[in-house]
Amino acid sequence: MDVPLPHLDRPFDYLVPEALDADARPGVRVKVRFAGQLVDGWLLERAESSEHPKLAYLEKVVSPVPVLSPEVARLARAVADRYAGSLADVLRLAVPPRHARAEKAVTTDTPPTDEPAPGGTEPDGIPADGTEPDGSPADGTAPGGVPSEAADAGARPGGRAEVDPRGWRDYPAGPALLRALTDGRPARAVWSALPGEDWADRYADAVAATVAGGRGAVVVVADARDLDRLDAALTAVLGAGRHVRLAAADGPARRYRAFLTARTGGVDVVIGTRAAMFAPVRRLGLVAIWDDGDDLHAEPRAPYPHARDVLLTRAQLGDIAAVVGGYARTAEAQLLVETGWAREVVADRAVVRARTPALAPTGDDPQLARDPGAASARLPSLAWTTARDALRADLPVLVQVPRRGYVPSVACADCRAPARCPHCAGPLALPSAQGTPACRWCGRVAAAYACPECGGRRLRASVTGARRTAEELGRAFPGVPVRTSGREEVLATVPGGAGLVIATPGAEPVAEGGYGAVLLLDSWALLTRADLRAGEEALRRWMAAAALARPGTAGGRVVVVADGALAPVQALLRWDSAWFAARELAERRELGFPPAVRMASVTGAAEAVADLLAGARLPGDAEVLGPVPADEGRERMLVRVPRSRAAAMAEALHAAAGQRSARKAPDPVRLQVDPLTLF
DNA sequence: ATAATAACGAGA
DNA sequence: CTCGTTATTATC
Repeated sequence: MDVPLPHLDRPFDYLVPEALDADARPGVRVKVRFAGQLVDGWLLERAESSEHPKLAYLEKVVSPVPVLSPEVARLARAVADRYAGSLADVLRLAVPPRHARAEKAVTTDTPPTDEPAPGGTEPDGIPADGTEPDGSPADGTAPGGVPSEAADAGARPGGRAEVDPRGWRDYPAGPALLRALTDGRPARAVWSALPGEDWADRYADAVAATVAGGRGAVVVVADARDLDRLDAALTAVLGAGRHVRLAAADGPARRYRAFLTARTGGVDVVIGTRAAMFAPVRRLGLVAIWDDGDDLHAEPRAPYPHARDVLLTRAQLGDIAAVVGGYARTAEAQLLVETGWAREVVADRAVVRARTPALAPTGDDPQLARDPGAASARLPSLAWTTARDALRADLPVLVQVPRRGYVPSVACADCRAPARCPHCAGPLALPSAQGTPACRWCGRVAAAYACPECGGRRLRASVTGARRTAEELGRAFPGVPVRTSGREEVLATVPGGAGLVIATPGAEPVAEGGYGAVLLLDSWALLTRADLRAGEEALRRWMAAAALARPGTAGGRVVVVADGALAPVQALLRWDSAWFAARELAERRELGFPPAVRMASVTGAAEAVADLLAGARLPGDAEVLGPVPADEGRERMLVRVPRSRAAAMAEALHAAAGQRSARKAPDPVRLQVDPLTLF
């Protein structure tokens, strides 16, 4: 039933009229009369009999195309359960809105089939309670790691094409991973890409290996630029027409068309942004995600599932291989490694050293900024000389600056301590260039601000946007072409010669032959954010930019304007995000934060939040934290349970939301399991 | 949303 | 004790 009310999150039985019998197959969209009105719904299964005494008739089959495959239906239920949400909400994300014309175009050729996966036990292979895809196998469930070379040798079933591991040879476990994919074994890998790695080519290889074994694949990336890159790499490896791209940004018609092409078995490979995480693929053998730390992978619509978790759930449910890859490793990926659910695929240290650019920190000391040659208040001298040398060698230079407005707060112009509201300690912001600073939390104007650290009375914007940086640098290096890549216009590539490229994180173009220098500016703005993931996020962004530099042996240099003693900076300098992720995860264990525990946030009007929590039969060891003020007068409570109680907590919260909606409680409450931000 | 149903209270 | 009204609850 396509209604968002949590208390109606269960199947309802209807009679099928003779006329609709042929079309009324599992997976089709239907219309039924429900509580007196026509509502949309999904036909989940046909049955001979019903417990319910008086049944109504199905009103209409919207389209005979069974757009919801059994595998995706099962996945959607599991995702709804994990996120304390309703099946209907998940299905809205999983199946794109129908587009009649696209449907006509696609379904004239091939009807959809629901062949069981080879060797699998569709559709009843649901693992018994106890295994969490993203962690702790509760009992002694065998982890699906990457098989070792030895165990793998000669164990391949009959004469399948072997795929050249190409760049995967740089990682000791790489070739075995590809063989496992070809053999249809459910290998699980956490991949740390080398600097300079062409990740799209590696994913294309992994997909090709899977396809060579007769299975399909789903690959999810964060944004359109990454998708274009993967698209090109796959076309080069598989040829045209073997895959489709699925992204909301491509428009409703193309999206639905791609969806149907996959659903009807026209292709076995789907790549896309997070909308593709639910893509129906026949004989699915591999799910993969690139850069799982990117917050674009978190779905902003209820029940707010994360692409990584959806794909891992999918892998778990269907004995499907999974690859979680990135230049930087998230705490969540680290948990997969530490629980043994996945094996890490990393290069040897010697190879890492050979590929890494020369990395150096430089203090963001205002004194350095007065370097007369720099001609810019923001460029420390090491950064300036590094850029100058690269330009002299006719190599491009990348400058990464935080997105404007990313941290719209202001800081003391003298000591750079973040300016905080004297009343509530909230962050101050400048409404306009000349305006007086005001608190973003309580709205009070701080007219006579004095820095509590140093007594300074002058304020400065904490982050300058890419455009202003471009202007400043253009003056510092006259005669050098300056390009910008950011929100409005994202460049995919830049030519190899001398030139400055100013980019915001995530929009860094790839340079032909690699950058001679990469400057990471304003890093303190990233690191001083009051966010659990600030360090992880800073490292992720730095590594993504630094990975575009040439190796140190070929003259590539990276300067990060930050204190070299800080852990994220250390991790960058050593190119060791596994170390940082392990440290991060250990810290979260200590503090009791995800992913070491499972958390849920309950947001809404204070009474509504209290009402929901009062009605929730939470597991005994659940802790309730808060309240924390949220925006617009609402408040937020956090519920924390050990990972082994995650399912029980989600169930209890969903049930409590159901009780509230059943008695038509007025104020809505938002439930979020493992929300991206906790504060 | 809406209809069936349970709960309640006033007047006979 | 019954009728009319109002809260409650299920909705195939």
